[in-house]
Amino acid sequence: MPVSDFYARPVLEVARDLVGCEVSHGGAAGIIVETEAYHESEPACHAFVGVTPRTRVLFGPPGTAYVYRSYGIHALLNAVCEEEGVGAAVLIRALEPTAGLARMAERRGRSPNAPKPGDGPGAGAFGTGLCDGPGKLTQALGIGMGENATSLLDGPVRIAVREPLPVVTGRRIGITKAAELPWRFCAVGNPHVSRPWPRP
DNA sequence: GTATGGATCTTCT
DNA sequence: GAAGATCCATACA
Repeated sequence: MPVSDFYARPVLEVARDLVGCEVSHGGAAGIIVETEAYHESEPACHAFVGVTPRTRVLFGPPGTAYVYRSYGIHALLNAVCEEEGVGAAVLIRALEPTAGLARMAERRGRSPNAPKPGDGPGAGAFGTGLCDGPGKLTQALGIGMGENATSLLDGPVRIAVREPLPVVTGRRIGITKAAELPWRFCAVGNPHVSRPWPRP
């Protein structure tokens, strides 16, 4: 399957298959371990309101990066999916750092191996705390609004398609609308996810 | 360990 | 002018 067709599929499939792929930008890279799917048919998606100057990227060609600022502080990275004209995207929520950890730590302004509360036995992996959140990973990779609407195939931000990892599904995080949809995908047993798991 | 509030900016009403 | 797909420090139990 051509890489360009990878994103031209139902957003739930792409969200699942992106877990295990590698994102790289700004001299750093990491494996995707957590994603969330968003689709114009449900109100939590920015595309729900239709095409606006802001959301037109979501309706654009699949394989495009949609970057937006959340709470005035954090940039969040999405991969546009489905056919052009359909508003859908996958939010990248967490990475397992694989390259450029020193750059990440520098941009994040903290130790590359800072432990986080709740880390269990098995969770002492190098790099936890650097990319375990949607706002954190963009900061660690140096991604900002300047990367909005750029291609994930040949633009500054690249996603290398890899063999998908086993995932578990659950509810999305931090939203108030359509929060009950099980559209979050986490790599099984990975310590780099943003939260261990939502309660049932 | 859980709870709360502040930082700070783009977009739409 | 208000809301929002967040993170972190701080306060309290």
